Amino acid sequence: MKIEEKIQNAVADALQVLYGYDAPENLIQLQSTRKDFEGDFTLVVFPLTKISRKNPEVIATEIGEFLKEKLDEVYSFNVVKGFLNLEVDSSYWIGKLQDAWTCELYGIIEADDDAELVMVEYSSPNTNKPLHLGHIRNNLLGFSLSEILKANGFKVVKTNIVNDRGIHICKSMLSWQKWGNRQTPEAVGKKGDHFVGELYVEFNNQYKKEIAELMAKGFSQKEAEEQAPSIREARQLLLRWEAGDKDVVELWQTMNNWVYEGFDATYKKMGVNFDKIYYESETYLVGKQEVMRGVEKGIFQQKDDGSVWADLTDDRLDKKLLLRSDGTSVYITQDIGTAKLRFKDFDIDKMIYVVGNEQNYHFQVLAVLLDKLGYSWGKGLHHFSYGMVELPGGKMKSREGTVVDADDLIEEMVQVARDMAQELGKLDALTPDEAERTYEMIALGALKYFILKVDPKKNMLFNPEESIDFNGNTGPFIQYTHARIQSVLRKAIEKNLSVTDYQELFSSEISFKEKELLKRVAQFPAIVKEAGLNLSPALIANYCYELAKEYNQFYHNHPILAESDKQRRNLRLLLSATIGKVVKTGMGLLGIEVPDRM
RNA sequence: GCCCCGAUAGCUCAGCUGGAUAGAGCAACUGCCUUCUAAGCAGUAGGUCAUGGGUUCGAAUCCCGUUCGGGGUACCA
Repeated sequence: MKIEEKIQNAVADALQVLYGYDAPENLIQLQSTRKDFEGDFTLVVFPLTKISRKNPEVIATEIGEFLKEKLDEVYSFNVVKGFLNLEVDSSYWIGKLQDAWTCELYGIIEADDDAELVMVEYSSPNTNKPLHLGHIRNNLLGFSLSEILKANGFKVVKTNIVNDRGIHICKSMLSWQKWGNRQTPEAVGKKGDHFVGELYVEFNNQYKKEIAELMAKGFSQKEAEEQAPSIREARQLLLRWEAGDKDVVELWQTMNNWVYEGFDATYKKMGVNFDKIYYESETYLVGKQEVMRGVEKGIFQQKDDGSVWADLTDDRLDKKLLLRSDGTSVYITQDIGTAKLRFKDFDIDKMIYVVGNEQNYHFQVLAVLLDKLGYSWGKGLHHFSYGMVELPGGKMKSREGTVVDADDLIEEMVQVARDMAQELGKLDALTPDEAERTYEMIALGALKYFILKVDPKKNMLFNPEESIDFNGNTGPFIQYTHARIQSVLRKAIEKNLSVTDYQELFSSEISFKEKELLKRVAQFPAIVKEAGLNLSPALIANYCYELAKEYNQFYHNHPILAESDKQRRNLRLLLSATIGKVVKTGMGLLGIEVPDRM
């Protein structure tokens, strides 16, 4: 039984014995003691004043005496105002350290055969432009979330839905035909996704020009947007694509493959991956069928012009279009089809969509629609709604060229890491390949930590000038701490020091900071659990930072290898090794690697 | 208009289901490398937790109003 539960039970006994009162659980408020007070756990006694009719100090003292008497672990107590601070014997915490060190996968629960299966959808790019900072947040959150769920004993299937068809793709295709000189990415030496992205931008430039020309001739803006030749041609392409025109489909495949090659390179660099990829081109027809089935069942309505609608006003939502009057599908049609396929392919217990909060309404609607279509899992889908990444100038807009490109950003950060490491001269002993590998690790550590440490639900600001930092509350700070620990451990091995007898450690004298660290290590499994329940990588990130920070404080004024007292030295070694392990595991849950030297 | 979300130090962010004197980092200033990695450590300064009320023994946290900001409300995705 966990010590917290033990204390709680004992407090319940105390209330029974001392005041003859059966306390409901929520009246016993046990929390960990704030740093500025003596103790490990604190019982808030204010709520108990009503039942005993004594003043808080008296109650606290009486309960304190009771607990000290009854629980071996409770070593002493003190009372400050209405707070009963309990001090737990340090051997208890040292035992926890031993558990953490000897446990193969500390803090991790592995999935067993009847573990629930969670599918996590993330990334979900369009194939007409390269990935940008917004996708980075999405990818990092999706990947980390998956790791955290796995660590909580779930089976996880990571999935991606690629929006590979539609008018936007046709725009790029048309652009390639008309203004792209029929080049290839290889020929011009560009990454495929960037190559196609530029074609898309070119389309928009031409389109804008045409609109301006038409408006100069007296068309209204709306008419001009409708009538511009290039948009009409793009629509033609879409019709031909849907009709299965061989040339169009071939071009579409070729261009998408260019993009996929580019995406794969970016995914690889970011260290994210998928177990199963769905393509909209393979799911949208299923969606259409489902919608038509809904019409037959009478849950959706088809208007005279052929368009299909769902009336969701009873669910406090609006009327929603499901199929256009020309019979083509919209965004949500595709999501219906994809959902159906997924549940056919996998035995999904829980579906999580990692998609920005601008689509909150969309997912509310999707849940209701799936439910109406008769899928029991529809209402249970979870939209993991994360905030936007803003730039100092405001929101990123692809059309206005204010996006931060994913590849560029990563490359820039690697360069900063490289410059810094070379200036510090720390990696000179490594081979060029190893050094380069480390620069990347640090750069990505900085980027990933920067993004994952903030509460996913909130919008966040990324300032390219200032956000690239490697000092303070950053990924590299934590990575550095790990490298530092490994350095100590390497030296310990050189000196032939190792911890074999755990028993002798239990009587070690420990400092305040050491105890803080022991408690912090003992906390890790609970943090992983909480991160899983709250779906929050930020909790892991903040924990890792606190742990690293406290280790550095410890490191600064506690000799480890040079400690003359053998017991103390061994305890510090074990503490260091364990913290190194926890940091590595924790950062691993964020998808961040930690180097052994930096 | 209607619906959702947010506001904590100059800046970026923590602050768990209400608990003790609201915390970090960056930026500014000051110390610490002959000692296990200074991408570090220690210190100074910086706050009317947007604002007005309410609930409570106790509110940054819960409820209501106001102001400001963001998003949604498409035959775009």
